[in-house]
Amino acid sequence: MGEVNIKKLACELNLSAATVSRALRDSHEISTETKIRVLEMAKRLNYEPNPFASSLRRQKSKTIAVIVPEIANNFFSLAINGIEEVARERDYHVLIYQTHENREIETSFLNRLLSGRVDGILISLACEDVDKEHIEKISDQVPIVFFDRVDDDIEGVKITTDDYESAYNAVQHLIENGCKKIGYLLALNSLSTGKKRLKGYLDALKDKGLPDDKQLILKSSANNDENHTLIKNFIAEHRPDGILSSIEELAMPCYYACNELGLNIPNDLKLISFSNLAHAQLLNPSLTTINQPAFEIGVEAAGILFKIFNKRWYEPNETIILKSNLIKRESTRGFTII
Amino acid sequence: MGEVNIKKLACELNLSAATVSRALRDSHEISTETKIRVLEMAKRLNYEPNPFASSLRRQKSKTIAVIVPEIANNFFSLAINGIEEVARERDYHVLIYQTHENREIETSFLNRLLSGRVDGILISLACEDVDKEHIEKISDQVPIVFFDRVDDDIEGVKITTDDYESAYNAVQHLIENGCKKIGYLLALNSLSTGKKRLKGYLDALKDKGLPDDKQLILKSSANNDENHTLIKNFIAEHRPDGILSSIEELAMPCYYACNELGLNIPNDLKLISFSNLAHAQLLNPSLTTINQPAFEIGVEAAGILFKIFNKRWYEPNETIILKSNLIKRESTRGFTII
DNA sequence: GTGAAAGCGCTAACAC
DNA sequence: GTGTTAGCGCTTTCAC
Repeated sequence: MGEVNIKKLACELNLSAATVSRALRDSHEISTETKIRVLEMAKRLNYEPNPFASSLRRQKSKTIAVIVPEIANNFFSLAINGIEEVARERDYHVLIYQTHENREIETSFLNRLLSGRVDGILISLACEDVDKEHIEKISDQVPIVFFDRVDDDIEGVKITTDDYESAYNAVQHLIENGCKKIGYLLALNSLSTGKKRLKGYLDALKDKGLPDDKQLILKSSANNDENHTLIKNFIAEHRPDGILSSIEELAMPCYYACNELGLNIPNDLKLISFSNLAHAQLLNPSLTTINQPAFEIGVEAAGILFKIFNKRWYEPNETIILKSNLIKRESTRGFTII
Repeated sequence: MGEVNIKKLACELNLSAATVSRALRDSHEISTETKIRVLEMAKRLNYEPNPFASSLRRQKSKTIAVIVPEIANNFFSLAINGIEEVARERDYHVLIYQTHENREIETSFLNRLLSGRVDGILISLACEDVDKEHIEKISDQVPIVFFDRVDDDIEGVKITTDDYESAYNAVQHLIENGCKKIGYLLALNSLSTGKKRLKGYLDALKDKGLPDDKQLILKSSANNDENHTLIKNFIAEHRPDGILSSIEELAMPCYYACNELGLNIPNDLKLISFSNLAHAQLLNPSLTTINQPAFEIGVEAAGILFKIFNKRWYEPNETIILKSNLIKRESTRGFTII
């Protein structure tokens, strides 16, 4: 309901709407003098251009969409932070959608975004099996950049972290600190992200000569309460001396489970997790983490989307890999001789 | 770039665009038969209405804006989660903006939103002094609901928590557990939210007969690194035996500071903080928190905004207060006789 | 129950 | 350097 529109502005200045429009967009055709007059009047009347009229006419929205599984998540909220900052620099708007890991919701969002509402989409996929065809059809119509939760079977630009290496190094770290029976808390296994983490775990075991016992891989549930019980039973039954958790949400229940089972971290069980917890340092014991550069991923993903907008991106199927950080803390401390 | 528009749809069906439009919006003027035909064809052609044309014509956007200081924050990300869920139910879109506590950025966002881009705004204010006049002028033009970080001097609908009572009870809890010299880590003090927390602290001290030493109130900096030093020096110099932190961001440095100073929490210093940390339980020691119902605040705030849209809200200056939860943990445990 | 026509506010092609 | 005009895709009178 901006009261004042370009016509009124033009009228007030004894100019045509076209001239005002051009002046506002700093067109080279307009004299500096006129530009100044227009800008001043615009400011004086609190003129705000109607974005819908503009978008309708120009077929672009100055808006991008971010689709993530959850907003209230240390990783995603940081990534969104990065995205928002980049968008703000360019005067772009950011629409947020969360899928709650539900593929139907995700698909419905994507479909709605085919309307031209956004100039591009940044997406971190839900866990359920993805409809490759459908997503590729969408990415033909609107630029998409995938980040973190990606699927290599889908064509597209992707920003990930070094999931394989991170998991591999994590297991190696556990082994170096004395672990012989290392469990894996499995998540995201329908996505490349999860598959690579799992493969890193398995390969590290193999390379270090440890058996890869399928029993030691716990497939998590979508329900977090359930996971607590699952994990507790898993630890009680198999008594791993080390655990790599593929997501933060599965590491926390380990603390509770160990408490309940009377097990000591790290003495009875060493724990390491992919995590962006800001204060892993303050946990009891402090948690060894694989810290993903979440903010940077957001910045990078958004940056590439803008490059695509500006036709400065020529690699429609490139994957950019940022390095995660293994931060060693108490939860994986090796046995010390007393 | 939706390839197919209402005209093509109409053409395909041998109908006029007007009829199709009406059918799609389920107008009572249209026969059921026609509606079904239209809907089917729309689905078959993957028709997605152009939101800008519609918004331009109808003067509404089906979009709301959320303005917060930071996205990557346990409280705000949960609140946004709540907002997003409500918006999704109503097929509304959510634009996200973060101010980084900067008033100029906040003002600039608000001004840009005067364009009609959004039907309403949910805002949690930045800390710096607010321009009452300006914000009220904006809220005359577009509905605004304030949440959590509010300023009572500004007219408007507000959703907050019981900040005064929460702080009061927190201090009482500290006193009951033996504290005699209670410090306060001050933040948000330019906002009602912060003022009420401070007043709760002061009143509790007074009511319990403890002196209110101005020295024991530490005004935090905007810079978090600085806060670490500030807090460490504060604790070293004044040696409080209890601390109430008005925001989570100031409580964490207390842990680090105490470690560095060789002080034990809770024996040397009891700590309690406003916080929405999911795993306060797992900190070392576990942190006693005042837990705000962040998700519910988001739901409530969004709900009221939609009521305003539907003219079902008649209290332009009402404040709704949700209750926070004091969760007692190790960091405030009383002295026990050994 | 359906169609014709105008117009939301802006921009771009074309005039001059 | 500026004005005229048409039209983006949709919705809504107003006709019939």
